[in-house]
Amino acid sequence: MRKTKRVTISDIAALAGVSKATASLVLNGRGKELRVAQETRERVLTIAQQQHYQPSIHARLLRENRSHTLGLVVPEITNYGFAVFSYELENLCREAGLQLLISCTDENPGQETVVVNNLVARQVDGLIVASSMLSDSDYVKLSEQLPVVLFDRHMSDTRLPLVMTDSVTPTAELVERVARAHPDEIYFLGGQPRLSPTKDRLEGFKQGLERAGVALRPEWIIHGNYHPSSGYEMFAALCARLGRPPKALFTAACGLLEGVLRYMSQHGLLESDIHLASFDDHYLYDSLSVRIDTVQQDCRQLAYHCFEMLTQLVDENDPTPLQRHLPATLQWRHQASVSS
Amino acid sequence: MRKTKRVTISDIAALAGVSKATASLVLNGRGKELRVAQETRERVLTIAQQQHYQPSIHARLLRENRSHTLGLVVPEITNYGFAVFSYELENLCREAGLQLLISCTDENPGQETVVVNNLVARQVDGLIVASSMLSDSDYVKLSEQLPVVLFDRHMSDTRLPLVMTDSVTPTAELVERVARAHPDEIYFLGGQPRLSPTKDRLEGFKQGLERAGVALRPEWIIHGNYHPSSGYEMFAALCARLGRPPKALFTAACGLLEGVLRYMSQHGLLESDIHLASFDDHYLYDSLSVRIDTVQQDCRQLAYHCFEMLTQLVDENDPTPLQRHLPATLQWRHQASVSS
DNA sequence: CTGAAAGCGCTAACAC
DNA sequence: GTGTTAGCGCTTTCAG
Repeated sequence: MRKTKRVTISDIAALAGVSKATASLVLNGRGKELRVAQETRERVLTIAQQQHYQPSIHARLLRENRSHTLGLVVPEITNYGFAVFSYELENLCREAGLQLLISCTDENPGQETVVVNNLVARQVDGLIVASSMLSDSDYVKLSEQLPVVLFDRHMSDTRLPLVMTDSVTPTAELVERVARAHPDEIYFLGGQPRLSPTKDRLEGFKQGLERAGVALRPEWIIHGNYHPSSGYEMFAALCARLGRPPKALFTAACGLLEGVLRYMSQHGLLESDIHLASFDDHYLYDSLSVRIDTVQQDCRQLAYHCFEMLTQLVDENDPTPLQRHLPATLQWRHQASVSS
Repeated sequence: MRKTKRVTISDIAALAGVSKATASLVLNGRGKELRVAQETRERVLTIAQQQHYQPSIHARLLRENRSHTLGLVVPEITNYGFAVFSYELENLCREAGLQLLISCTDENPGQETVVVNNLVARQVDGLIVASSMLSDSDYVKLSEQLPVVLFDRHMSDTRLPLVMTDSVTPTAELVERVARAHPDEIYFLGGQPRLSPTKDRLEGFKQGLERAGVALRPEWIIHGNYHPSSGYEMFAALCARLGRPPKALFTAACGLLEGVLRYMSQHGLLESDIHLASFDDHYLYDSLSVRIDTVQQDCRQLAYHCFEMLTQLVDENDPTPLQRHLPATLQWRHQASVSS
């Protein structure tokens, strides 16, 4: 099985008694306006059918200089937000006749370089990246070769195309409310302090405190990385230091919250009255015993804008604006207030 | 920008003053044993470097008849289990120099056909599929063209290569314990009754009751489909019928449980003492107020076996066995018992 | 209306 | 040691 020689356009041309050129025209539906005899067309078509002719995509792609393929680079596909994003993006691609190539970096810049090179070697037509890099320089260089759209994270003052959820404002709003309830103690657990999500959410955190009239204490701010284990450890250390869980806590990403929740469940803290807040939502949060207020991103819109912008760039148009900040939604679970 | 003509092997051959053939040998590292002069080799290599030579993958793939690409078809990448599976599989592929193409079907056989055709048109070297089809006939036919490995679900008595978590046994064990605690009332919420996961888990459910000495009541078994909304509706209808939530419930998949939990949270049922059990685990279940006993699949092993089997088939070997059933783990959350 | 031929970029026989 | 050449399967002028 499957040793069968590929049936090529020459084969069906021969069988139909026409030339490759004619066959090609017919098979690409351009037979009509290009004056191929009705009868010839039908003959070619039915023969192609019978022989289960499938054009070689590689031959075709070799001619055009496109792969009809887009690359997506995310830290973790197992992260619910990125999964939803990927799902939406894949649908958009499919509808547009593009194939999406998804690669994960594990938040590891080294691996990110590897997978990006991979995708470039595969000649993707464009790239959408949630980068774990500290600098955009690799992508600036890469942008000379092919269109690159960054999303979810940005490097300082990058001028590359970018799609982000605006996180400062909603974080500030969220934190303000929490801080009003717990003016004496509210902690911030962040990821890598130099990555933009952490920075922006910290900025929002500070603004929120300010608006609530709460003076920031330096020890409230704790940094780790985006792995759940880091969230676990930061929270464990914090509990150890305080001799009890903190009264209120904001985690800058759902991975961190995952670690915190794991610690809490292992230590019987799930019924405690710690006030949790976080960036990123998850459908299961509705069912948790601890109530968690969150900032929810609109992954669908995120995907839509990334796609739209990238395809524009691939087609050599200039989408505007080149950097887009989308609004987020707050999910209040602590009281029966308006879930805006 | 990016209008720059591609630099080909002819270019660098010309620049190095050698023939394409020599350049090709050198660039593929076969220069050494094939007696290309050390000096020539270096010259070619440095020129290639300077020119940022990148071989055209399409040209290469046109020659070999391989795409170095595997296709993965899953119902939903946003489903945590499939996300973990995809993640593991992608790693295995990357390490093997393969590119993974992921497509989602939304549990929709029509869309499944579309995405599979897509992948076949892309000339994937092999296909891994969690199918929503009722019959394996499409895949039996497809297997004549390229290797196909089914996973997670199987069609009745299919002889195609298959990797599954053994679900009957662990489900029976799980249900037995639940049934001993609630011999008078234990419901089964399933997906499409004709899909194998539903059937197997129902079989396990029945065996569990039997072992517990509980007589099955037909009204305990309720079927819908795998969408969370279906879980929601089945559960809502059940509550309406009973005038209260059921005492014990087993859901056949995590999507269904998602719907049930949504209903429960919306109706203030999360603190009720309903005994929940389900197939498929999620890390957040540890943090729920309702305790849920689950059957946890080993996605990593699942991915490993699919990959190993498929690559064997691609290389025209005969992996054995051709159908593999992997063990599951029970996660008890109702009491401090051994979490096996 | 249809065919011949060139060429996309690469590799592998086979010469020299 | 290195060059010549053919051919992977397709599309697209350009001639009939």
